[in-house]
Amino acid sequence: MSSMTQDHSIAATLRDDILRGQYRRGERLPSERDLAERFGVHRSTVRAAFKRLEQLGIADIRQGGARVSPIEEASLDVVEHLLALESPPNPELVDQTLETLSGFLAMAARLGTERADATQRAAMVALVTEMIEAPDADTRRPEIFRALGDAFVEASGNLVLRLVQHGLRTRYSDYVLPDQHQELVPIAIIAKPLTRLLRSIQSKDGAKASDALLEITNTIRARMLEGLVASSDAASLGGPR
Amino acid sequence: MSSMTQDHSIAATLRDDILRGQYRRGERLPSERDLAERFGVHRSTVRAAFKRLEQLGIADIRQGGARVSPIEEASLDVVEHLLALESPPNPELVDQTLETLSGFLAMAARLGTERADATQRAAMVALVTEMIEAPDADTRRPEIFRALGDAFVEASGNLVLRLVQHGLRTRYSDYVLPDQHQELVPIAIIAKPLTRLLRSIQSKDGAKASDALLEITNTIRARMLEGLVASSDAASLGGPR
DNA sequence: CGTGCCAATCTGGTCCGACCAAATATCCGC
DNA sequence: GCGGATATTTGGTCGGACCAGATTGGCACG
Repeated sequence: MSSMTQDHSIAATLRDDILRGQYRRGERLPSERDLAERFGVHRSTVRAAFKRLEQLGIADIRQGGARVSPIEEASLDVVEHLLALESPPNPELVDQTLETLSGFLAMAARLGTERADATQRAAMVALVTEMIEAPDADTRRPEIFRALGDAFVEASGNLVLRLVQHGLRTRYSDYVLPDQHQELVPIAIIAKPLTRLLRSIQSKDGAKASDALLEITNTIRARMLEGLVASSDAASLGGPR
Repeated sequence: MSSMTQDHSIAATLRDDILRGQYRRGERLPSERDLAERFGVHRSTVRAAFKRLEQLGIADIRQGGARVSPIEEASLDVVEHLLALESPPNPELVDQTLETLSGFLAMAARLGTERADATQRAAMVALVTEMIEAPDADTRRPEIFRALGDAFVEASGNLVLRLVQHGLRTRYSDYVLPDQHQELVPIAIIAKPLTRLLRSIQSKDGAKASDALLEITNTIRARMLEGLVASSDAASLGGPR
């Protein structure tokens, strides 16, 4: 993070300012010359940062001044940065992200289950089996889960789906899953739907696999939200550590 | 399009070259100085274009040379440009896009139906009713459909969902729906699921609304794919016009 | 002939300063 | 108070320059 180029870190600063709501939508950003002076860099460096913001869809640069774009027009990529804005991350946003990811994974499970070839199906089965049976499954669940999602998306053969997944989960484990923010969901709680998922994959029943996975992800989501709200409350009571 | 800044249009050119596969993944792009000379602009202009490519996730810029990134690591935003690469657009990609969009809309329909307040629900009902009853519904279907999608996503209150939708459908009507590429799907074909959708919305049954919408979008998708394949064949037989 | 090392070269990162055209702000006369 | 001409500001582009890290090529050694 510290070896970033200057334009990168300036872009990050401005981006976070904007996402934090420091500038209201439609409001004009300071001029390139102002910012260059403020950051103690040459104007061209600020310009490079501006290009990034524009490509992210959060700034609209035109002669006369750069303006803040409405968040709805931003790239999906901002989700990652929105999550990183606070620590622990904003529970509502985490919930929305996981809700979307859940639906998406359900879709991928359906398509992937239906379209997987023998090798891919065997890999899926192995992953789910591991999650059910491995002794350290609780700890490794996030990792296995991720691999399973990859397997579904890969088997679906849908590039668009793949890009959405990539955009949704980029480093999401860094923000959503870190140990300090909540405990892991014990496998026991999701054992039943996991078993159903396993059978559905084997019997190539996409709809059932989708349902089972949705149940799993929703369980995990509910658990996570609980944990996050708790740690958020703790943070606001005890102050940020 | 013609009033773009130079760095914008250069970025577009390079972007399309990359997406078209002109440079293999991992391959080095020409140096900024080379490209500046080739395009007849100052190096700083090429640099600005490079920043865009990097932010799009299709180029990895570092000292020693810029390299093209694997497409799976790109931003969802590239889908729009991938679709625009050919005219008519690549049928397979259109299908993947619509497949993903269908799944997301089904998700949005479920959440939106469950969470809409009275005003939002009334608006949804009005839109679906219009689609069923309006005399010129065939023509206006895409427009109404789009508004309905907006209504669902809006009512879901899920920002992440909104960003995904925005990323998936940006100008998608320009590439996927234009009259010259295929005929419209007659409303008659989707009348039944439309009616089911209407009732589901009224009875706040998210799951049923989701099912109905999925049936609708899948019907449309199949139709579109047919039309696209046909016009693709025509194009390859008769050559590009 | 292969290989390891070092220097010349190339590449991106940043800076300085300058000019243009479009957008914006300012001011003046009515 | 208001409309329009003018002055200022802002982003877009250019030319040139220097640095540090990456790459490359060649040379010497084994």
